Formats: sequence, structure tokens, C-alpha cells
Amino acid sequence: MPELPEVEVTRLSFAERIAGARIVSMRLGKPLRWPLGVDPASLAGRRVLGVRRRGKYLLVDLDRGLLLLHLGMSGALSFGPARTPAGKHDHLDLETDCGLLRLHDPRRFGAVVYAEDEADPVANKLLGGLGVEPLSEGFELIAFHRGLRQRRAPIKQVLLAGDLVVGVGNIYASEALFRAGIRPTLAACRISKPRAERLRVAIREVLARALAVGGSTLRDFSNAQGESGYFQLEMLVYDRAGQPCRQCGASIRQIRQGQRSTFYCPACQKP
DNA sequence: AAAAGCCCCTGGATGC
DNA sequence: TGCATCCAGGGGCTTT
Repeated sequence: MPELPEVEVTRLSFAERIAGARIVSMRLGKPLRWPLGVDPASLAGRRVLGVRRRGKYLLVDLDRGLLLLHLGMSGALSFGPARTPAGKHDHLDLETDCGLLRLHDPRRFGAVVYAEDEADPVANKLLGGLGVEPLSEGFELIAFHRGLRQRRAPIKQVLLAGDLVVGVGNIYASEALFRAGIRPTLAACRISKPRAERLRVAIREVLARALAVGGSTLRDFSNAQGESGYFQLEMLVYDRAGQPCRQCGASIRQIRQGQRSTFYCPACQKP
């Protein structure tokens, strides 16, 4: 479910409302990807300062320590008045005096991890190897092209790896490569500087557009206010195997790369 | 160092 | 209706 736009949309939908809230209690459901790393009861009484995002992680800053949240493949957050008891897939309930922050995650690839600070070994292990933020000033051509040049793997998989640039997942990798006219199977090191610039711009535009329309809701994504996204209506290649390219009419192809589906137009995207 | 595979887990869609 | 198989928006870890 959640790539950078969905995570950011989620953050924007509750960050201001939860800022300043006092934690009343914390309840965990079934195990997520990693243990919390602290006694949940010890967080009672702490104050939430704000919510930041790094890649696909949300960082909930407390007056002491922080919580790292990851939505994995099927996670979604909600924040508001607690109106229903925790369901079988609600694996985090953070009760505050401003509302209940709840993580719903059927597949449990998500995570809730406590760290004293970002230098904490636990936090560093998760955040330390992350690449540049694609929507930041720091995402510039020279370093991006230099990074691509030292990778022989297919460009799609380099984008997904997240150590060069973060936040680009399976949907937006296919979408950005289509907009850049680049075949997903092309070795990253063979992308010329002008094409790298096209790709850089395409990544920014696709992510910014998805963010602006609330992300993509394929199955069940919704932000912390329960609102769904609409980028799926604008997808040009993802999940469109066999359908005509919206640009040239050729049949969209689907292939497997690293056990993930990739979609592209054989005519518009050059090897 | 980089790349390729393997898992973690549940549920929905599809096929027989 | 029941059951088996495949697929899904991620990414850390282990092995080449």
C-alpha cells in the first residue's frame, strides 16, 4: 500500500492534530515486524511533539524518545475519537488525550519501534542507509547520476532499493520510468546524464502529483482521517497489462523483477 | 560492495 | 460450496 505519497498524506492528515497530545496508554496487538523495544506502559504521560517522515517511515517525536512507524505493505493509520474496540488487525492503539492513534495492518509487515533518539542503534539501523528525499532540494542530478553509474542492476530495482533515493515503491517506480521514457530493465549504469535528469524530474512530478491527490487507493488505503486517494485514476502503466498505452496505443507489458511486477510500454520506453 | 533470493503474513481473486 | 494456487503498495537479512 504505502509509498512516499501515501505515507506523507497519512502524516499530513494527523500530525497537527496529535501535536501536543499526552499519551494515556499504549496497547499492542499481534507481533509486528520488530518488537517495540520498550515497555509500552512506560510511555504513559509522555507528550507528542510532532510527526516527521523519513522515506516511508513516520517519526513520532515525544518529549523523550520517539516512535518509528512503518506501514509495511498493508498498514494504515487512523487518528480520532475511539469509537470502536480494537479489531483483529489493529496492532497498535496509542491512546492520547486528543484521540486514538491506531495502526491497522492485516499482513503485519509494518513496525512500531521505540528509540531514545535517531542516533539510537535501533533507529540508525532502519534509517541510516536511506537515500535522499526525492522531493527535497538535495535530490539533484550530479549525485543521482553518479549513484546510477555505479549500479549494474536494472534501474527499476535500483529505485526500489531506496539507498539512492527513498520513497519510490512498486507503483511509482513503474510510473516514473514510463514518464521518463526509460525501460525498467535497463542497467542503471547505462543511463545517460540527460536521461537521468528526465528520470529525476519524472520521479519528483509523479510523487508530487500523487501526494496532491491523496495518494493511491488500490485496495484499502486511507489517510488517518479515513479519506482515500485518487492517483490510481491517473496511472499510465501500473496494473494495466494488456491494455493500450495511453500515449501510443501499444499493449502494456508486465514482467517480474525481483519477485515484483513491473509494467511498461514497449514502444514509449527505450532500452 | 553489489546483486539476487528468501522470508515475514493475511486476504482476495481465480481456477478446478 | 470447497479447496488449492497465485498475487498484493515493503524491505531486512543471508547468501553469492
